Amino acid sequence: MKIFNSYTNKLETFVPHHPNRISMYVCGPTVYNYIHIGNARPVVVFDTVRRYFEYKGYNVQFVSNFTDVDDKIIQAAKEANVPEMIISEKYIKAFLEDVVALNCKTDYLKPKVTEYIPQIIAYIQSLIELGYAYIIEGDVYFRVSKLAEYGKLSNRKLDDLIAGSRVEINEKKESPLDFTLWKKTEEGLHWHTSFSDGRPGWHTECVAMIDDIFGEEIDIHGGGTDLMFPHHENEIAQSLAKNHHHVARYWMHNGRLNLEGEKMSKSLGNDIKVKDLNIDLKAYRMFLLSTHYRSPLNFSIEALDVFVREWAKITKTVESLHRTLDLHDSLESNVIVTAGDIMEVIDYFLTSMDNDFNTPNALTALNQLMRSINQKMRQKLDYAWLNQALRAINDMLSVLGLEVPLIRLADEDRVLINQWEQARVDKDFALADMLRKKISEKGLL
RNA sequence: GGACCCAUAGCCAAGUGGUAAGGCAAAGGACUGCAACUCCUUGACCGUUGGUUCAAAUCCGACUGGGUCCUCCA
Repeated sequence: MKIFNSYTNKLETFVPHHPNRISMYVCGPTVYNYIHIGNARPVVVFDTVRRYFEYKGYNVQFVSNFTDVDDKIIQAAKEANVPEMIISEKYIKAFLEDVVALNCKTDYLKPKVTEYIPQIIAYIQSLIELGYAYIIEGDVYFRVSKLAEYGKLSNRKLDDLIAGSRVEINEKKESPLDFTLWKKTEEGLHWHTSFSDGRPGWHTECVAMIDDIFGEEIDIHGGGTDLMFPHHENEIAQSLAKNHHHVARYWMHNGRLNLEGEKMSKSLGNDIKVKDLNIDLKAYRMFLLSTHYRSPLNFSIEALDVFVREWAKITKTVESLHRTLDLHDSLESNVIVTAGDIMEVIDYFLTSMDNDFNTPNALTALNQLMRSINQKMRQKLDYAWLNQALRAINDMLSVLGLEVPLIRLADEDRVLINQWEQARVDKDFALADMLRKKISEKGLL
């Protein structure tokens, strides 16, 4: 399969370092607020990547961190007059609730910065010893000039960066490009080290965690394009200095989500919280997957509405297929797909996913299969075909994280539906309407 | 100011050298006891303009219009 590697800017054949095993790390949230719908994009994208790898039989070691040491958390804690931990724990919990609602898996390793302070300090210490970092008045900075390759990931030249007048002016640093590894401070959570009492900068946590957890260059590092510079560039810089590798063999970056054509971010205050969307979030997940993960995506209520309807259609089709088979006592398990038309759709689905996770085309395959299912449901029922179609569509939905919950009919429901059918045959429409109402109220129609 | 990306039907969106997938909306039709659901049919000279090529939405240049990054941000 092919993956677009942001580091080389090329579509590359993906080969994991270890056979059957894939190591993945995705930059997680800074937990000082509820996540907005843009924050949900990488979460859904990389959950889908993981699901596809697992579908293909790989054992995926998935790690995503929580940044729980940060200026904004300190500020929020001050405002609420509580310890920082209260703030971060609250929003970690909220994050996981949103993530579950988006149907993302949560059984992955979730390291927190506060749990990784010794490793982060040790990492910084090594960088100092290797001459890649220097201490000034208790602050520790990374010496960018020592690394010839700096700027390769984000594809920019050092001269341009310096020329850009927006680079922070800090008299203490050797160069304006040097970034903070450790900040001397008495404010908020801080720790004692030989350089000073303070706390880590943002850029070391991910590499320290990856180093500790995986102990080697990982297969995939993911995150939003806006993290490419400086965050990921700085991760690579530190890793090259200390471990002589680029953190990950494949770097994946998802495009931004914009709101009505404008950038959405917490700092601009125009963000919509995931928890405020007020819809079945699988519809939102589907919306996110309807555009290729690397393209920018424009959010609007109208665009989302399309997928609210689409999701309803999927739900209805799959439920109806399952119920039809159930009603006729024809549900089979461990079905193997042999029907040519279904195999063709599966093939299109897999080819699409193999091509740098082309989920829009994967959704096209899903639509094709749905149409076939709805066609066959109006004809004389072919149970073997329908079982295969159910298997196929469930597999696809599971890869995309769009599973439709299916439950077997209770005996009383089965009776009810049969009575309704009979009443219609008998043309007893008063009874039929009454039964239909009952069935409908049970959500079985 | 610097770097980079994008521009396909009313809307969303694949396709990245060989004569335009899919979805939504719209219109017409079918099915149905009434409904709902569903099914069928109908739509594009691929922003403008030069060039390369037997052949370009697809490659190169210019222009126009959007967007992202350079600062915390997913």
